[in-house]
Amino acid sequence: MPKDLNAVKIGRSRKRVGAVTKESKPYHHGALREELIRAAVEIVEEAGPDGFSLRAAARRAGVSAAAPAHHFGDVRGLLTAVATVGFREFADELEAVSDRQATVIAVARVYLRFAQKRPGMFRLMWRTSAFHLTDEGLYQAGLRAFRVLDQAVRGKATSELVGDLSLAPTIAAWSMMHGFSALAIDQAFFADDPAELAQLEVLLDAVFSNLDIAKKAASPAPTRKR
Amino acid sequence: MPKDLNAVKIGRSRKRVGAVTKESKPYHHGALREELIRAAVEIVEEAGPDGFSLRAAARRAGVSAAAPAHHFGDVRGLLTAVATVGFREFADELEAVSDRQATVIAVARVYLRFAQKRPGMFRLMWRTSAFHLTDEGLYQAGLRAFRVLDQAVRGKATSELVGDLSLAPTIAAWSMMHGFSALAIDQAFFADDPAELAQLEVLLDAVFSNLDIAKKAASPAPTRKR
DNA sequence: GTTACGGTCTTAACAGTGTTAAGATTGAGC
DNA sequence: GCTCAATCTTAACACTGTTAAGACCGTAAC
Repeated sequence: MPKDLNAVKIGRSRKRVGAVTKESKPYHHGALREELIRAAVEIVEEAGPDGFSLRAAARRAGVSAAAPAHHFGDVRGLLTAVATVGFREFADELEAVSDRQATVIAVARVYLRFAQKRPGMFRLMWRTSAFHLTDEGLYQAGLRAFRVLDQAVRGKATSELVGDLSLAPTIAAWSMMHGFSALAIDQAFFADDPAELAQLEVLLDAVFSNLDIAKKAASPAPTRKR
Repeated sequence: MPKDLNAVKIGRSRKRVGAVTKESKPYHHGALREELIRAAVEIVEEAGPDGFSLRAAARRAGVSAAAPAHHFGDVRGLLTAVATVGFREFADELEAVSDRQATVIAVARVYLRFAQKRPGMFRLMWRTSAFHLTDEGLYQAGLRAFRVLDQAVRGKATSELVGDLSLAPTIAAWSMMHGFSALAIDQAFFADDPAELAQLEVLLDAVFSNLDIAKKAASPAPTRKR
């Protein structure tokens, strides 16, 4: 096996943990977990959850097909990490707009825009059978997003997501913006209208004018705990 | 090949188109298209769109893996037929409740109940990348369902689904019930509440009390064209 | 400084998937 | 009775996720 020996020589001579040159291929990647997540996020954004495959992610990261198993167990483990990334960035965008304008309609616009710009990620985030829904990091990221919405609707944010009827107004707004966004990227509206993207925001505003809460004045900017 | 000859003999002797006994296995199925759809519907109901496979449907129908290709082209063709069945039965239920009580909240309850009782079918119906969205039968069935909703909200029904802002109230109600149902079966509410199913209808009512249109009095029962 | 250990990754194999080409079967029309 | 076209099977292809066995190699113990 001269090929293997050669690869080992090269790997050993250049190997430095955390500082590996691109052309060398050391046996140990060093930061494979992060790179696999990065590769998986890319694929999900490009091709959606259905176009994703564990082997394709491994190929993009430059490792064998069996490599991901050690870090994530199975494909659901990796997709859990991907969905967590998605929810974190989702919460980031919601918090960003909330700092400027804490209204329901402003939150709804961000919600829709996220779904429009990153439909693959958006679809994965709500395909709860594709990852581990009980993951703690995932739950925390989702809760962060929900708190922004709850703040915009009720003027205060819950500490936990429990079956409380006082959350009904928030869930009403959530259902409306989620349903609208999901239906929009699934081509339910404007079956053959090309100028769809621009019209959707106009339609969103018209839709939310039918929601009681959206008509209220904007609540004062909250002091959010990070 | 004595096995084949035997099978042929039996098949030939008992063969009658449209009246084939269960134990005989004639080369030509006779009604394979319908049986494949039936088998595929079963699998989707049991395991959802992700648990579905073309080969499993073929096995359940008792034919080879390549048999479906002739009738449906590819897997998306078969799933188009399945989704069409789903939308037809969905429209049936909506029309049934509409004949008794043509209110938005009544429609919303049927919407939620369909998603709860048949989550696999519901998920397929809105996974528009899994089938041919442009299929005519599918579109007509979807339009039938939309008309019921439009009638309940505006008191009249559109002939076509176009980008018309006058449809905003209907789309508002649609978005809300769709988002609520989708989030509900995706475990977004009551993360760990066991008595979830019963509570969901209560929550649904509370949620829809935030919608302008839902507060109006019920419109008179429409005379629907079939 | 050598050695043993354990985490990391590869190779190889397995059963399963959708799709396709080539061929077998057979009902129906001439 | 023959031919034809529709229907279905067999076989193969490339792909998938998962697993077991083993190769590599940093690190910690001695």
